[in-house]
Amino acid sequence: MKKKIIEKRGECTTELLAIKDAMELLSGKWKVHIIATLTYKGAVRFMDLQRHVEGIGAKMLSKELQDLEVNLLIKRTVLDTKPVTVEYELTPHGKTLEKIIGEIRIWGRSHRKKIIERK
Amino acid sequence: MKKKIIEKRGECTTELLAIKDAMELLSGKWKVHIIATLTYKGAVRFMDLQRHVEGIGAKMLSKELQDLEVNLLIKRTVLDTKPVTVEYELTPHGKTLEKIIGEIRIWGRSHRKKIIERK
DNA sequence: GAAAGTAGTTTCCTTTTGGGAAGTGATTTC
DNA sequence: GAAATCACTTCCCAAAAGGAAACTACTTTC
Repeated sequence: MKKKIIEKRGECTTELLAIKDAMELLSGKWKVHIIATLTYKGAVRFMDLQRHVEGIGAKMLSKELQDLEVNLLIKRTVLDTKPVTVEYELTPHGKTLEKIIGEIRIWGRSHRKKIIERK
Repeated sequence: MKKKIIEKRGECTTELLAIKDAMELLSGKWKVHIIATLTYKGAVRFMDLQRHVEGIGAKMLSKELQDLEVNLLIKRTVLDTKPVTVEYELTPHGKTLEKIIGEIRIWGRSHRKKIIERK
């Protein structure tokens, strides 16, 4: 006989939606790296960002910055200099990521140790 | 005249390596979702996991679980039941992710609010 | 013996992500 | 006037991620 499985979920779903939302923003090769750099350095120009985020190309950097901007995490400011320069910095809302980035950094460090000592 | 830009980095690099390590593990559509489910539910069988992680297919689930296992985050246990069943659960090391998952959840919730009220 | 449940693997396909090279247009420097 | 800098964009391609369906192999239930 088939047993009917009636599961209680409910309270999980909205929590998992929140996680999904956050991970959509943070997943990928560059976003967290860029945000971490802006956290360290404050306002940074495009070319300087490219120099600090090792390995990223102009196309990727441009795309990622647009992504972060529409999600209200960074602010783009065009400066009226001789060759125009553009500065990027975290918004107040972007700065609320500091905690999560901090936790990722701490955990990454301990995980690195763990994996190295296993070998 | 060309200006030589000599930059002080140094202490950043190892921190960014740690972030990179962590993000390689957590990036993607499913990993955090799976870990969060195991955090909530404890030991869970394959088919139950598939039911809880909405939308995931058997192939993806299998691949993601293998990934998490080789990184020492989950433990796979084959149970000697009539049709064999397999249980997955977080290792002690996997459980250290709780904090970071918690932060992601909290931030995701507040971000969700922010984005919704903007519209 | 047919059906269904266990835990996957395999094949084939589409979508997404990422990357290099070159181009743009304005301005400044040599 | 040639070269370089800034902040990109466009094009074209490769690799990775993700997914649907079928298949394996074994056991229990009808």
